[in-house]
Amino acid sequence: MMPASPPDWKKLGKVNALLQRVPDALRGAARTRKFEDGEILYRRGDKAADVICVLAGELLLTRASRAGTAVIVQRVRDGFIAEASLDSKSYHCDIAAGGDGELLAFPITAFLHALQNDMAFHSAWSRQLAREVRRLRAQCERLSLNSVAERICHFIEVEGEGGEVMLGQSRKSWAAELGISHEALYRALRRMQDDGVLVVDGARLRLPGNYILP
Amino acid sequence: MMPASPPDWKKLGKVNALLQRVPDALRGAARTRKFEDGEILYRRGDKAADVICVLAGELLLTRASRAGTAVIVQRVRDGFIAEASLDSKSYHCDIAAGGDGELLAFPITAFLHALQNDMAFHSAWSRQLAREVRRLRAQCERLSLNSVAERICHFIEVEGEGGEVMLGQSRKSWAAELGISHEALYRALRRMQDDGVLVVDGARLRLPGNYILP
DNA sequence: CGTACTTTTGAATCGCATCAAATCTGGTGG
DNA sequence: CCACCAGATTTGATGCGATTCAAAAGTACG
Repeated sequence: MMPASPPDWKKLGKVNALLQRVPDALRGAARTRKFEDGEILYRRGDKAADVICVLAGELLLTRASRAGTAVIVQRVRDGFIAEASLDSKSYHCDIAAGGDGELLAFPITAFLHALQNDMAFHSAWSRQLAREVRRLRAQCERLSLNSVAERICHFIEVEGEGGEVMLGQSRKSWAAELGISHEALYRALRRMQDDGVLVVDGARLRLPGNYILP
Repeated sequence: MMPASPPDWKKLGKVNALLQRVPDALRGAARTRKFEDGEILYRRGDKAADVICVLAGELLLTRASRAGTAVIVQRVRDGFIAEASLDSKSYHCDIAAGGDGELLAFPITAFLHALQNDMAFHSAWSRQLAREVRRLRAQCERLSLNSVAERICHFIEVEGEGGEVMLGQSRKSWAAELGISHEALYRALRRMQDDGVLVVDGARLRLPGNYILP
């Protein structure tokens, strides 16, 4: 297990806006920790000890399936994981590393204490959760579409502004977010450009609508 | 537009556990309202007036795409919709009815007031959001799987207990939740039974694992 | 300049969506 | 009680689109 150490709060605001709102008392209790690919950080059934924010890399919530293989329940990059552990006495899943990375761990008792005693922090926490719910519902809706082109359009319409979006990631990882193979994504982008449905300019994607909405 | 009326709180607890925790002051401000298929209840850009809980039927958050067709951003049954409107001055999407149903509307000012003044309610609200985040992350993970059988297994392993789950809905609507056609679901269930991977007993689905985990 | 990763294109295969239709089910009214 | 209807369930046939495997070309970085 990698060593835990106190975080550098100046850098953390860039990862997640909520981290700027963490009260001093809770900051003192938080610890950063690097992790390595495959490492299991917390185990199902263990007493829930920490609320975790992924700073770099990827964490997986997994369960052993009846067949013995691991079922990935959740996959989180750049955000909080296992928020639900605030509710329960123990973790419902294993928390494993999907690649090297770094996390920020808040002891649950300190976190709950901060929520109870700092109304501004509690409000920021609720708003953060509400935004996450909205983002995830849109993501589910997108993954329910059954063609690559539809998912691309949905992404641009919903995540972008005015039929235009700037990609903040490689196309390969975008393909993973869209739930498709990267080959299928490249081909669909090409076809859509040929059909004049899409304009690609580096990281900037635009759907040239035929009219402007009021 | 259908008339608004005061709710019957005795029945509401069954819809959503959070509704039991609504403080009296907020209860007095809430109104139920029936809606009809296709009706547009709130429009994008309107001043955000209500926090909405779907009691029956289905509500859609939609946006007009550049092509003029409606993009479904979110789809909600039996729960809160547009929680993010607590944050913003106006709605980011149209809110339309996907079929007949009924909603419960809380005026935003009264809702915010209740969150600020009733710590127990605020805590219940945060926990509700955290559970929703967990549920949605699992749903996204499931929709990212590319075979019907994998999605079925994921559902049973994650939503069920001990490799077993009781379906609370028709298979047709389950298929929609899994993001597949109902025909594909029926065929996969049949094939999995034939292969001995799955045992179906009415609404009870079981994955007969070869060993019991400790 | 070499290594690792992304981007891009090609070809083969397979699973799912789709359309069609039969059967089954529960509920309604005559 | 039966006729009837709407919706769910089930099976069949067909075509398309995505996955997969393979490989080349481009790009970032030390």
